[in-house]
Amino acid sequence: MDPRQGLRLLLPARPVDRDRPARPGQGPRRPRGHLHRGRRAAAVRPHQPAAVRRPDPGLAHLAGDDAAARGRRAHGHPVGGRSPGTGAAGGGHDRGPGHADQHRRRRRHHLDRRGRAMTSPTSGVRTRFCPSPTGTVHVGLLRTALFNWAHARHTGGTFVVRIEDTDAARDSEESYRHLLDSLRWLGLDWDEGPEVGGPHAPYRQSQRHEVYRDVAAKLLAAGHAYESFSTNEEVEARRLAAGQDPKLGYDNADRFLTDEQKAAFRAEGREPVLRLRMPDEDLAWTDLVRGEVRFAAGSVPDFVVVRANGVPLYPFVNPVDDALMGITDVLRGEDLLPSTPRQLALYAALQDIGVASGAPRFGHLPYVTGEGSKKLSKRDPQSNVDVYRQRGFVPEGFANYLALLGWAIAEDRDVFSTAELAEAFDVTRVSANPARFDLKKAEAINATHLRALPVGEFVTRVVPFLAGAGLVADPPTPEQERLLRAIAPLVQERVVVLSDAVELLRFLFVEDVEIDPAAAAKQLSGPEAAEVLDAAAAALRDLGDWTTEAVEAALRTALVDGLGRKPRQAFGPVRVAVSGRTVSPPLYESIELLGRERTLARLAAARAAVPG
RNA sequence: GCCCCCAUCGUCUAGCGGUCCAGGACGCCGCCCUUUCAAGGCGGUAGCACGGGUUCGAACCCCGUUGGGGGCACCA
Repeated sequence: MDPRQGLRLLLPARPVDRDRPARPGQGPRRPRGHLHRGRRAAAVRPHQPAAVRRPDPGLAHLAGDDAAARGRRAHGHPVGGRSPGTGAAGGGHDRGPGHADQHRRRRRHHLDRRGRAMTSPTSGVRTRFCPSPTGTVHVGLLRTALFNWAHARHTGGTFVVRIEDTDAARDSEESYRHLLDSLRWLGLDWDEGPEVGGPHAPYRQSQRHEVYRDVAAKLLAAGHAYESFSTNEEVEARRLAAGQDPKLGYDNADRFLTDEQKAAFRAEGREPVLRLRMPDEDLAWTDLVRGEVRFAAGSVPDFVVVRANGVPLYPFVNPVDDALMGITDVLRGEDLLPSTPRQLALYAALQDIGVASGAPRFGHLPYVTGEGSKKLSKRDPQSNVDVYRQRGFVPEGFANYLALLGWAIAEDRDVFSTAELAEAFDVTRVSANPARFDLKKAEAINATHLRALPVGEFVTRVVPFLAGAGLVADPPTPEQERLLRAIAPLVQERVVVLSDAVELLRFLFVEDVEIDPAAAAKQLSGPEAAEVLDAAAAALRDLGDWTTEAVEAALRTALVDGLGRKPRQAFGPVRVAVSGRTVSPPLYESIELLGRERTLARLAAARAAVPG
């Protein structure tokens, strides 16, 4: 029952894919989206088994619980029949209003009952995240991973990670590790994939080279693929000769070459590429996030599946692996949407030769854009997940914000945990609009999560940042630990990212503070300041009870009552003297924790620095 | 050029024919609290791109326009 086992044959290979995450950019355009949404909601319910899956041996998807819905949806689905080509031609006419209502409420139909061969626990849903380990991890990529993970978790399905490392020139072991590390940091775990294994191993395409050749051979033998000898120049010349735009691409001219013709080409020394024969019907599918999407018959030319040198290409390898791994739901970046008709055609062919049991459902996620309407390119520093991590975004907060890029948990709420995301996530409710990455909002969400952390946890997370700045040991000494526990609650609500704590706490972990020039100019410039510092020092020098309360009382008495200063004028100089900055944790507490010795020393140092 | 996607406050969104003179959040602006900064509380600013339909009724359905974006490789 596992057709895939049979496929492991030879095949050079190296291609592969990577579903690009949604990237940046774009804007608005024509009306109509709304209906799609309604339609989509009615037609596509996430957890349903993939539409139509026919014979399916090993792939456990399908089986759903709602046969009726399935049949209904089948129309809109690709690869319904066995006719090799065909997407769901003609689909579209289904779903009446009634169905809509009926399917509208979100419930989760876990299609359990399947069980067999699958590893997936409670439902047949199998999602995958298949990045290429090149360079940095893009926020859009991580968002794609998050949604795939959430969809799998929400439906009780299986989340698969597959590494598409077939580009030796760009891939690196370092990025591979970094990628996995980033996923784990975000809090995503996978059921099958690298370092975890699984029934469909290996999960790194660089180790799956042999798998593709057999599939290509079968496709050729079954007539779904054919040898094509045309060069690009020849194709262009033919199009021009026919008065057509050369940009239309390949003209399917080699579809019916005779053996003699092929032999003649070979005699010339030409080696053919393998092209997939596209069906003559429209290719359409009901996108999980966009509703029906349709490409007219003939608008997509036969595409190359295997190069002349035997190397299979991404558009071929990616779907093949998805089929072999039983992927039922493909959530990927919007940029891959135009290639979906080709995948649908390929799936139909794969199904015909027994490699696939039906096409998966597709959900094309909107782009994540940067400032302006420009796309958030991998080159844009803002797209690099590492910078957020390094600044001290906490995974809970970052995941929360990422989820907000195209999805909403409720009308009046936007702060939630990753677990709550999994609990409530519904792909069909993902917006089709591109979403701009708003740093301010990301920070606000992060700050909220930071404040919600238990104090001890906050300390644990902030230590690496303080240690990195050389302020505390890692782990902290008992005394440092004591200070941190005491001051943490006060800084926790004053930071947006963990690294903010460094400057806020520096004064507490150094012997002498370096006074910020600007702060000094503002608070330590005149005779009033000198007067305040002297009075403060006098009041604290012999203070009996060195507690926050006692410190406050002493300073108020001396400065406010004694000197008649307004609180603002009274405490400003003291704050700068003690912390070196105009912004600091609450003064009295800070002084208590700093201790009498250092406090008095700083007051004296600041006094000496006051000009005049 | 061809194909496809998208279109509600500055930003992310809710909205699935009437309950919307459109709700939330971030941002921004006030006020309160206050030893700074935050946090918190209160209040405010700001939006259905346009034009036709359909309908008793449209932000929601249809068509078009305009405006964004993406894809058109023997790259992934």
